[in-house]
Amino acid sequence: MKAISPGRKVRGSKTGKPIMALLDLLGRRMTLRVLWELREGPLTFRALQTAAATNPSVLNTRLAELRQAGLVAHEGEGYALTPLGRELLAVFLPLHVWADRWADKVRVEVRKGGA
Amino acid sequence: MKAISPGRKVRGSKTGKPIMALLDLLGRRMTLRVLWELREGPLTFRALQTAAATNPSVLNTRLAELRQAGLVAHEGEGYALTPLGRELLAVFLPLHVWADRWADKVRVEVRKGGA
DNA sequence: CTTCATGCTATGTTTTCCGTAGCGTTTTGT
DNA sequence: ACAAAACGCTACGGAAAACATAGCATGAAG
Repeated sequence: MKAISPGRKVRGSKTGKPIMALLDLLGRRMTLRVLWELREGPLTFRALQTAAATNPSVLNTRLAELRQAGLVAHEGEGYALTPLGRELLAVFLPLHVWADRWADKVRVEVRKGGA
Repeated sequence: MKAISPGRKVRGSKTGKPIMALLDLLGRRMTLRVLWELREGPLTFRALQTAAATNPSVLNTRLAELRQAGLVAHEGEGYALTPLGRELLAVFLPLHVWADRWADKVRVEVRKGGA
């Protein structure tokens, strides 16, 4: 397993700068989604699989990466965000609201330009 | 080309909820990176390719998606964030700072637990 | 009219992801 | 006690995405 952590070589960047490592991690399928699905509390492996609508192999890969990155941990109640993970997610929470406004905007744009 | 826009079917979610469409879009390789590289101003296709350390085919795919999503536009000076794109990026700007703190934290965690 | 930069396509290889089946273990129910 | 269910997770084959490189068409500049 190629661990993702700051300072290590990263897809698309040899510098290993933290921001690049982070963008690399977050740019993998289901990473953002998993963090998102954990926003309200811990989930079991299988619940997470259902919530994120993915398969065990990808999920397991992502969880391994997220655990190594210190963003997710596996305790008694299942998988949960670490304090660090909660910090990161906090940055994304505004996205929920923004996404709805985006939806309206883009619909409008499409109508203006489209058929 | 499978356009990404809110309300459409999305990888990993049939609901088409805006947030899911957004997470899908952002969870593709180089999407976040491209937005990030455009944070300081417009770049030409080739400059962007260099900055993001990617290849023309992926870059072109991402740019098409980002344009359809109304986040990036192609004008005289090259590719640039739209107002909407700048809004979205604004959400991510704190990541830069956060990533550095993350780097320190994770290094410490690794040292504590590791060899 | 050559040279250069631009935006982009084409092609083949490698990597990643997907979908399903299933294993070993622990909990739950009877 | 024992079957049934849920748990975390692995294996594997096929599909899709990404990577790397080459090259083309256009337009501006020398």
